[in-house]
Amino acid sequence: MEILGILWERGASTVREVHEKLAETKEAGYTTTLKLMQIMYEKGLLSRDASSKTHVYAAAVSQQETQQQLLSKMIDTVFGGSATQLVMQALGHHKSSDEELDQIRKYLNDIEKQQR
Amino acid sequence: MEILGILWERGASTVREVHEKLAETKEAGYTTTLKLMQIMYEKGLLSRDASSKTHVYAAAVSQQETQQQLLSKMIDTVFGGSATQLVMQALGHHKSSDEELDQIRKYLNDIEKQQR
DNA sequence: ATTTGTTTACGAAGATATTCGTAGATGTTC
DNA sequence: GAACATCTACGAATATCTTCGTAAACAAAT
Repeated sequence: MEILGILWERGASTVREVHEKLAETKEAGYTTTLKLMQIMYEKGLLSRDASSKTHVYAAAVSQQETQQQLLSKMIDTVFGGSATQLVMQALGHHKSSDEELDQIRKYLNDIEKQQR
Repeated sequence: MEILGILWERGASTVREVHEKLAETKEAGYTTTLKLMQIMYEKGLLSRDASSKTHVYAAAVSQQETQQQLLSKMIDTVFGGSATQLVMQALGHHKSSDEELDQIRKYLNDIEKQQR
């Protein structure tokens, strides 16, 4: 997930670039990162351009869809299927700024409108 | 997680009871459920009363705390640290009733008040 | 008390995840 | 082009997960 996050943020990148970024928070050898990205490529999570010697990798799954999938799974397994429960839990324990709260309010209104 | 969910809902239960419940959605042998619960016990996720032959297990971690931990991890790894992002994503793709939306609005107001 | 059924304990087989060393290929520099 | 650095590919070691089969312990029923 962290690798995907880096690629979503940076766009297409080399193993070296991803590894450097990763090394800021994680402790891992270069070949470990390489192997991981190769496996992710085999699994279809990443795409790569191997035209030059140094391969360039990119995320092959969209951020939205991936977040959605993991979220759905978590709602089902951890929150007994209630998205509302998850939302309130998230709001309760991770402080958001007033701006963010407003942003969410706006979003709520949009949803309600759309549902009609 | 499903086992924990069942124990949170039912309260202390035997392996047999958990297994029956689990079997409604999952395909698994009885000893598989047993082993899993034993491992979870070893890891401190469950407690058990072994005074009678048929052991009685209970969740040893609270629902709140567990949900919180998993949520925090997901916010960090999947949503780049933004709880707001997760909330909006959850609201967008998992339809909630108007009542639930209102409930969330109320909750938002409470939070804002509390922050002052 | 012997049979029958339920439960736990043990261990093992296979699958997957995690990490990295080494070798060979490919560039780069002097 | 020889020496050096970088990158990929391969494979292997270890750990962890996942699933059960089997045996022993125990209880209930005949």
